[in-house]
Amino acid sequence: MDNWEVAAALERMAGLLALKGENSYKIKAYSQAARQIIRLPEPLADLITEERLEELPGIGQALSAKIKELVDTGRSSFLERLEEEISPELLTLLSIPGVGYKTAGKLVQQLKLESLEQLEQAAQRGELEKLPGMGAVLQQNVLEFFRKRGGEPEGFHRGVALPLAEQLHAYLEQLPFVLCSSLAGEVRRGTETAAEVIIAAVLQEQPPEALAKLLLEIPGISSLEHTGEGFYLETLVGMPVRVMLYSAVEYPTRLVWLTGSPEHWEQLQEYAARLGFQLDRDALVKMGAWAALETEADLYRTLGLQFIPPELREGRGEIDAAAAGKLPCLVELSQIRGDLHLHSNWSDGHATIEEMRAAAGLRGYQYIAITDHSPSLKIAGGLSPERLDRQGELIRRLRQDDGCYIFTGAEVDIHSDGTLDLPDEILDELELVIASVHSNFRQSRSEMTARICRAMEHPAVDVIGHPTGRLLGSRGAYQVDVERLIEKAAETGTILEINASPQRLDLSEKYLGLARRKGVRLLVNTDAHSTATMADMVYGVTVARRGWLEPEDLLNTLSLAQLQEALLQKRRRKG
DNA sequence: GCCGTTTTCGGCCCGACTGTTTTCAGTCG
Repeated sequence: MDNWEVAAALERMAGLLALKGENSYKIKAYSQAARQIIRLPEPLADLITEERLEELPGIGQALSAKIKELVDTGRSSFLERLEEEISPELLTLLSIPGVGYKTAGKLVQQLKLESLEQLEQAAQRGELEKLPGMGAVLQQNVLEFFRKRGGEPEGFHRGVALPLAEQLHAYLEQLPFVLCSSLAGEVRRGTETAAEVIIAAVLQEQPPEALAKLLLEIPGISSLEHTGEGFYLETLVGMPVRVMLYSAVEYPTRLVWLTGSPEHWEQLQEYAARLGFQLDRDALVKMGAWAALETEADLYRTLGLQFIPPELREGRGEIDAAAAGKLPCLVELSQIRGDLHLHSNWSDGHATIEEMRAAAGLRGYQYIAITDHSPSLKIAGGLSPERLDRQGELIRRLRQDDGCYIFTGAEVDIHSDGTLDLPDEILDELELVIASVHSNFRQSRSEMTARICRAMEHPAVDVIGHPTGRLLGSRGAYQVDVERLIEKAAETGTILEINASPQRLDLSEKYLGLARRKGVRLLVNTDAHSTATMADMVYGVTVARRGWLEPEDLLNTLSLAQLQEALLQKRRRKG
């Protein structure tokens, strides 16, 4: 079982313990262990064989035993017991604004909740505000939460969905009797969240039962159910998986249908019909004759279309573009030459600057920027001007070694009034300044918009970090006029960040078209706090691809010299 | 649950904010 799965299981334990009303420090211990594991640069299995697990801070006897069970067997008797006591769907409570571990625990205990529905009903009956320590605001938050959800299933963000999908897909690929297979559905299209993992496969003369037996042996798969077209799997991390089995003949059309989106499929059917084809899930037919298709690419080619990358299949004009041969040449991960939003252990990162640079080298980067927090973010150990100076000296010294170039920088807080958290003379000396909002999220839309616009006017500000502040599944964006921010960015030459952290994906894809049309420069950054999370770059690139971006649209596809020149120009223009 | 002792129990990154209180607990970065 991989690190991320163990971390997800521990996070689930923390949540369930909270709902049980357990001691908050115990809960924190589980949650901290999970976060510790996510940023671990090596597999837990290695730590276990070398008996180094308990050397990790925050992991003692009890946690190490649970982690060992997870890694060795892919299951956890402790987690299974918890899930019997407390319905896992109640974990959703923790996503309600203003509801933390304590309040969630109190709600479950005092209302004796067994389902989310019961909570919604209790809120509608006005029972919440009568509970001790709770009031009308909380009740309103709960009602609002259910109204927004509209009964839609909560999606899993790509940090969970993609590793799970890739792991299962890789497993299928190496089985001798699996002729071909592919990810499908939302995970393949790269949507921000996905409700389930879908994999399509073709088996060679093998009864599905043989596959079912093997799937059940994979650690992390807790149950399997036969469905009409394949299997439905439940996983330890809670994300459902569908494995769909098709014949080789129907596979190409099935894969396009299964990948979606529904809008893309529908438009493709209409387009095919205009050419005299009938496109169905199991075949492409013209005048009674089946088109011979071996792959998905054959299908698009037969229809006279360029191959449409899954990320573009949203029914947003991709079919017309493909017919005209005008699909964008989408940016690829391999074209990214550096990561310009990284934290080190000088603030709340977990690796040294040297370690971050070494990890960047392994990724083939030419440059990175160390952008630690500014003083007012106390919990993150924000850097005082003096420490920032010392950090700059170290970075300049490190530059004398080989390895990728390190930009000096900072992620400076934008105060409520739009002023910055470091003095001008300090900011002027830094090579890359990211300005971000980390406090007072509840300003009005006009205040927040003015606040960020003012920061953009500052001559030293190069980039606005995670421009809307959202955290997928746990916190919505702050109230802000993003269209106005984009205009202001164009006006001032400020770069907007596409934060690649799977919890953020901020800016989101929906704004990228506008940003591109306005000529705003964009940057994909991971905001990594460890060497391991530098790998999040792939999620940001997917966002860029879904936003139809080409390599030239992203500054961090430039060579070091080009990037330095671009930053210099920007400062001249502003200064 | 972890940790580090003034070693077997008591504290646990800090501080602003806010909603529920009437002096403070919980949330959020």
